[in-house]
Amino acid sequence: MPRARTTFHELTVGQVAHRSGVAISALHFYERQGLIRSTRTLSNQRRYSRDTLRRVAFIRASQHVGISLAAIREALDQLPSERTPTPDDWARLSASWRTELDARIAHLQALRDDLTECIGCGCLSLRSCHLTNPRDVLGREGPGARRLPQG
Amino acid sequence: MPRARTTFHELTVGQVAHRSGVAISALHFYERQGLIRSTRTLSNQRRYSRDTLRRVAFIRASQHVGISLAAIREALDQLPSERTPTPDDWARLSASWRTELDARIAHLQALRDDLTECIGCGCLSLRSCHLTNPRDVLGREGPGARRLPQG
DNA sequence: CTTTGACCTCAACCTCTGTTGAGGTCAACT
DNA sequence: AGTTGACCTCAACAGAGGTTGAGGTCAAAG
Repeated sequence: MPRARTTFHELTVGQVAHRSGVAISALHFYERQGLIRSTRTLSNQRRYSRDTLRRVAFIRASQHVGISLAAIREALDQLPSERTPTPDDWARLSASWRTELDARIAHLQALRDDLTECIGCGCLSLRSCHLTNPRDVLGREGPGARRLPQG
Repeated sequence: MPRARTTFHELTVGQVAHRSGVAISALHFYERQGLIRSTRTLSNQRRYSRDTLRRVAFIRASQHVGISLAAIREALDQLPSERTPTPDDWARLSASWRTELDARIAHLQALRDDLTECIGCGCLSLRSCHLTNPRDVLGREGPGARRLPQG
């Protein structure tokens, strides 16, 4: 059984897939989309630096709350590309994400409360109700394919 | 300019589209998917009962927090089909939805807190971290197209 | 009676987030 | 030398959630 050789700081695509729980095809896809990067060996195999695990975890966590890959890429683009991100870099990133998450939480809470109040009381078909026009955001959705809330 | 005639309790597809802020094509689509229903006039035009506005509002609100149409349809299937849903019917529905929303809110809050703690401290690449394996739900995502959290 | 606008159907297309498969390379082990 | 397993590329397909367009019907207004 051939073993992939990696230096201490490099991971093969299989290793990243295994440790992150993400399929290899998804990692290839993320790379095509510019969310992660790799170097290549002489025989053209991908090698990832260890902070890729962190990026992938960040991607999955963000996706999990309904943020698009495009938005995630924009966030990740704030990380320095010339050097390995420091804990500080990540902290800044997570701080900006926190704002986003706070907004989403607030939105969900408002929705939950509206739902309980509004649906029960019968106002759901009226334009004044938050549910029929919540935060000016529902119902504005223009043409184009349906999108999940991007913040 | 021809005006669509409707009885007091019936709405044309254009009226529903206008009042709900949803495109006509989307209403057709929802109907194909079994989320709303219509009767037909003699000339084959759709007519919607007024509670359709409520259904559509419910659909959009639910979608907006990332719930799939399939899950929404299941929820709506709990409403009586033989009669117009009463406020009580809606209240029951919203109560069950509230549980779902509570869970999502809790999840988001956990994620937000993990993100702030975890990314900053550098544990993000470790398997013990909630973010890399949050609530046993991230990283388990099997094969198949990526899905948003369906609760 | 023609025009206009709202409606109908059906098929094709779109984006997003990937997966699957065919065909090929490379290094290690037997 | 042959086999094995991990890796590579590229193209095609999947499923969710719709939109767009072609071609046609119907009823009211001019």
